[in-house]
Parts: sequence; C-alpha cells; structure tokens
Amino acid sequence: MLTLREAYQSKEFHTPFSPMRAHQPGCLPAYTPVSLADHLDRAPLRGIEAKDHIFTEGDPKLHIYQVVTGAVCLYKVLPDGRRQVIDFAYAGDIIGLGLSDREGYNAQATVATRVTCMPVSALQVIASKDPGIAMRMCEALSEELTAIRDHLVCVVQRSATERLVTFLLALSRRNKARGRDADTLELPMTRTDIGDFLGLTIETVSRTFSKLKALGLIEIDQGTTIRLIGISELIALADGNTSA
Amino acid sequence: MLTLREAYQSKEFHTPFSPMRAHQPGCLPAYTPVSLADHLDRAPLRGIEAKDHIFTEGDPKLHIYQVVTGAVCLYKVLPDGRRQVIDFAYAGDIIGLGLSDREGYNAQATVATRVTCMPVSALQVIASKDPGIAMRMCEALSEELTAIRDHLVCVVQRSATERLVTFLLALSRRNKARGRDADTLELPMTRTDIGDFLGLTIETVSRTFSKLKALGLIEIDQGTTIRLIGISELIALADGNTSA
DNA sequence: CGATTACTTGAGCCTGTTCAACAACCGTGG
DNA sequence: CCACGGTTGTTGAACAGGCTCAAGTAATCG
Repeated sequence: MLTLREAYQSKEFHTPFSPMRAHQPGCLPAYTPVSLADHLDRAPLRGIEAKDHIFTEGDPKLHIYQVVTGAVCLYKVLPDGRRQVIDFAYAGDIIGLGLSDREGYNAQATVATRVTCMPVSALQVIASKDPGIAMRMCEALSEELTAIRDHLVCVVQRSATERLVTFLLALSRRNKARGRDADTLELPMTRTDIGDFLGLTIETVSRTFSKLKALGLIEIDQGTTIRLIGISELIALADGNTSA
Repeated sequence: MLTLREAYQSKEFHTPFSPMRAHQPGCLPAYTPVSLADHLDRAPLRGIEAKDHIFTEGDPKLHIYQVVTGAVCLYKVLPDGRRQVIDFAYAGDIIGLGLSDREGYNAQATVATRVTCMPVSALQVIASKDPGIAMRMCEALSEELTAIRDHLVCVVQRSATERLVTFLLALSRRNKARGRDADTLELPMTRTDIGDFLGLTIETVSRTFSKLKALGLIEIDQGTTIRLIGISELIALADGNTSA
C-alpha cells in the first residue's frame, strides 16, 4: 500500500501530457510549458509552528500548499469531537488539490513546518489555459483517491497490529523511494495522531509498539525514531499471516 | 454526509467552464462544446446481469462507465479474502474516472444493470483538446474524494448503529435530490454488501436493522424496502445523540 | 416442491476501549 | 544545576461492542 501522499512522489511531477500539448489541433499555446511542480516551487514560502493550523474545515479555499519541510496532519472531526486523521503530508506533498471553494478538512502542522502556497485563482487560470496542467491535476487526484481507498480498506478490515505495521511499512517504502534508509523511521507526529489515523486509541498504539518491540521486530528511540528489524516478518504481519 | 456517488448528482453535469472556453487565448476550439455527460449519454449501452462483474481489479482500464439502471458494488479484497466495499454506484453515477491504466478495484452489478461505456482513449483525446472537460473531471474527482473522506470518518469513528443510520440517511437524501420519496428506500444490494461497506458483519447489520425496527424508527418490507419513520430521531442517532 | 441462497436470532468470546495510575520527557524559572 | 509542572507515552485491569459460531427461518429459483 502507498502512504497516502506517497503517490505524489511515485512519479516525476511533470505532466506526461506536456510533449503532446503543442501539437493539439485548435490549441496553440504561446507560452513556455511549466509543470504544476514548477509553479509550486516558485510560490512564496510560509512558516508554520508546531501545532498551528494552516487552515481549518470550512475556511474559504484560497491556496494550495506544498510541504517543503516538516509534516502536516490532515483531519476531520465529528460533531461530538471524535477525530479522524485523513492523511499526513510530508516534504514534497501537495495539500488542497481539488475544486471545492471551501476546505474540506483541517490541516495542522505536527512539527515546525514550511510550505509554499499558491493561490487557487492562479491555478485555475493556469489550468484553463493549459490542458496539461488540468490533466496533471486529474492524475494527482486519482492517485490520492487510490491511496485513500487503500487506507480505507486497511483501517476498516485490518487488526490493530496489522494497521500499525502497514503504517510503518508505508513510511519505510516512502523513505526508500527518496533514497533514504528504509529501516530507520522518524515519526514526526504524536501517538494520538497515529491513533486517530489508524482508528485506534493512543493506548492501543502504545501497546502495539511495545508488542512489536517485545517480538524483536522493531527498536524505539525516544518514542519518535523507529528502527525496523525484520522487514519480511513485518510484511507477513501486515498481511495477516499472524505469527503473533 | 453525501452518499459516495451522490456528489455526481449534486450539480448539473455540465462543465461550468464551458462558457469560458471559446475565449481562452491561444485555444481556438473548432467544435461544438459538449459536456462529459453528453459524451457518456451517447456512448453505447451494455447490459450486466446481477452478480456479474463489469471489471475486476488489475484489469487494463479501457472504459469509463455511467450507470443507466441498476446498481453496482465497487469493492477491494485483501490477500486473505477480507472484503471492503468502497462505494455503490446507482443510476446516473460514473464509474472509473481517473487516469490509472489499470482498474483499482472490482465492479460488480448487485442487480441487473445497464451502463453506457466510453473508451478512456476517447476521453483522453477529448480532455486534452478541451480544458473544460479536464476541469470537469477534476471536479468530479474532488467530489469523489470528499465523499470517500466522509465515508472513512463514518466507518472508522462511528458505532454500528450510527453507521447503518448514516447509510440509510444518505440514501434518503439521494432520493430527495432526485425528487423521489425521501422516506422510502430500495436497497438493491445484499446484507453482505452493506456489511462490507460499513465494516460490519452481516449479523450485526441484521441485528441493527431489527433494533431500529423495534425502536419504531423504520419499517422493513421483504428485506429490501425500508421505510423511514422518524427522520429527526434517525439523524440524532447518526450523530451519536444516543437515545438508544 | 425441494434445494439453495439470503436473512434473522441467540450465546459466548475476543479485540480493543475505558478508566486509572504511573513513568519519561521537556521547557521554565528559581 | 535541579526542582517543578505540564505534556506525552506506557502499562494494567475491567468492560463492552461487535465478532464468531451455530441454529433456525424466509425468500427465490429451478
């Protein structure tokens, strides 16, 4: 399974439609093709302190953001306060794609974070001029859909241990995709965030970490650094081949 | 909350970008603007018998479909057979939007169903000529994302009763949006499908229906026709104002 | 009309929750 | 430097919601 945001890193962030664009009949762009990522790279930077919100549900959607450093927790709350973390966004991930005029969830930095922010109005202008950008947005949205579907299946069908291990393995795969150590994970969020992501209580998350440690499958430093010992056993665990 | 597919019906299915298109600088369409829905309405019809699959996960994605009559169950399965229903698609709903080259889930007709099917290749040609169509696809994808996020929150955070009532109320709202009776629901799927959608066993679904009936909040005819009695009490139940 | 599939209901069990206490960590200020 | 309070994480014990297993009933279809 993909980390929800991992999809964005799984391909070059340049639209595969760009090469075709200039040759579309009836469409003669007089500008230099620029990818979505290019636009975001140029956008102004904004710093957010740990625990501060970038936006909250219901806010008018004014910008889309790309995380430069740090981590962001995207979540929704039910009327009675129950919280569900939809996704985490890490460096490179884009937040807020979509055409609604309101934010559909809350975005809170879990640690000190920097993001670039680009006005949606600008994006709409660009996208309506440039079908390649619009298609790239479709692509990104489809990948987000694929990822959240996988997460839905995971969280609804899997046991506590399977969920947590799936989460760790997704982070590991993400690390590998970035050329970083696949066995060493930094968790830039609290147990509460992880619990609300996986649909578990903080106690169950903690207990499950302890169990994995006792099984010799992971090591934990200061709560936030995880070292994966037996990747293959962990994969088996995640898939319910329950040796424990 | 929206029924997952309801989003598609919540707005006219004509792109709001159409009026702008002819005036885009550098883009001179020499054809009559046609909406995504128009294209789908013209597409050839295909009949599927109850329990037959339209496609399965991993199949090359060749078409997108629009349900004309009947109902379709979209689901994924884990390696060990656990099943999660992602969504149901009813008349008017579009299945398979997105730019992956493979189907990401299974689509099975729950009852005898007719769909129109349009080749994705045709859609890509249209979308790369017509930024309005591409933007309309983005819009549809965002709505699908919003809906699945809501469903994720519901299924992970809510109790069995809350989930089932939320499901019934979504169907009711959908009926109302179509000008049909909001109090009378047809359930064109089995208890197993409902259970796998809500992350519950068939027994719990059945028991919960019985409980709602005992509370006098619904009536059930032949298992498939539900009549909602106390909408306001049901809404309270769905939000966890647990009078039961 | 019998066979099959779908649904309902019951009883006991299990996973993860709740409630509670405790430990570790961290920044602040004396 | 350490004492202190607040936050975050860990662990234990009892509970409960939904699951499993099992039996029985209703609807459907050849």
